[in-house]
Amino acid sequence: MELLLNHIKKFIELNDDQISHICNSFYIITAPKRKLVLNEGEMCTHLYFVVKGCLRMFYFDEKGVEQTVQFALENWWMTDIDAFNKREKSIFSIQAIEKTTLIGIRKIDFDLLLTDHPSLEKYFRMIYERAYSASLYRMKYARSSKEDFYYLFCSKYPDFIQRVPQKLLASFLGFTPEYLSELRKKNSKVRP
Amino acid sequence: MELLLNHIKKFIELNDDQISHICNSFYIITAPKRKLVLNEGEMCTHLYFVVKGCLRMFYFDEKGVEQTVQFALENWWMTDIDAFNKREKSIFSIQAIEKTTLIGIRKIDFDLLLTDHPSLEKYFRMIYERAYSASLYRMKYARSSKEDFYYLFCSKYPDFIQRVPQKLLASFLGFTPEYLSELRKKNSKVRP
DNA sequence: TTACTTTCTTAAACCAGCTTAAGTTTTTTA
DNA sequence: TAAAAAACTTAAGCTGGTTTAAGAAAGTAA
Repeated sequence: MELLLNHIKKFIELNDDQISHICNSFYIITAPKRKLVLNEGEMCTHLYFVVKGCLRMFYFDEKGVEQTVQFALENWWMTDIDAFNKREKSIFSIQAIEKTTLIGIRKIDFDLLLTDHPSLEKYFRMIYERAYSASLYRMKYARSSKEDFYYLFCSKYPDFIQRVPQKLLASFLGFTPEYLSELRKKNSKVRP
Repeated sequence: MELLLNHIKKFIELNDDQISHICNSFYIITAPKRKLVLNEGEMCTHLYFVVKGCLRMFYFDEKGVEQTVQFALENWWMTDIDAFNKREKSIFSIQAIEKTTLIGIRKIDFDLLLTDHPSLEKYFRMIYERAYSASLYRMKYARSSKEDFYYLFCSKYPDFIQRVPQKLLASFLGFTPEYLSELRKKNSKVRP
């Protein structure tokens, strides 16, 4: 819970009343590796904050192949927002890809929290700005050749590519595992 | 200005004080067709709201080809948020693709407005949630075959495809104008 | 109306990235 | 620690979408 509070404090100030309300609204969840935190087609009742570990959001395409849309590492929020807000069935699944510690909040409690403490709106406004901006940025770089996108991603997030299975990395970058394998081979010849 | 106020009122309530502060912070801009509202590489000092007309956001890829990232029709906001927030040079350009009426606000005034009227944070939190969600949604559909993406887009936004030049539509959907032409030809044989 | 510019179309040649299929290595489970 | 399952590699053949190039149509301006 400490980590969530610290993260919020990076953006806005919190008084004791707010801190206690936050602590009472969120609860801690531990998800083992591979655990599905949200299932495509189900109601999306929770918003999650990653304390430790890593989540991925994905869906099954028309051929039944899993397509990874985004990852959430420590200090990132994740949910199918549209489903969460509109109380609809989710179009994405969310899965822990490592043993992950989450802090979750139910939609009802989230709405209450924001109503009682409107100053938190600013925090979430900034969080969504950041998420939106990251998704535009990614859209931009995903349009270059897949090879370029891979090299850019490697140089930008070297730690991350160590941490996540190649299969998922390939699915996130938008290509097949076979092609990723080929790129790695090519690259290892250049810098052995 | 009326239209902006109405749009905000769809999400939150406004008192007279807020209304007058808003009216004093924003100003009206008219951009003729093709006018560049923001130039890649320049400081991005403004946030824009489209009252009438249409904007597009784009950049030049490594080959010098324009890539359209998104459009903003009536009642949508547009800016290079990252550049706007961090007071950095923009990585996107913004152009009016029709004669467009905008309402603009400078970064300084925007910050002041939100500080003086924190209840507006909620409005912008929701705006960015929506923008983020739309961009995820689009990412999902952009991964199917380009042909499918085109048909999906046509059936979802039939008015919009009438309104925007095919060249820009192709660039937005992520393929060449030549290929779009081919798809149209193919489609016109099916339903003449 | 004419000239100029931009957009759209057509078609053939080409290639980045996919598919398939089989083998190898690593991880998980019992 | 052995067997099963999952992840990764390799390579050949294939295809959706690009490139190139040239002409037709539609806008824009004078």
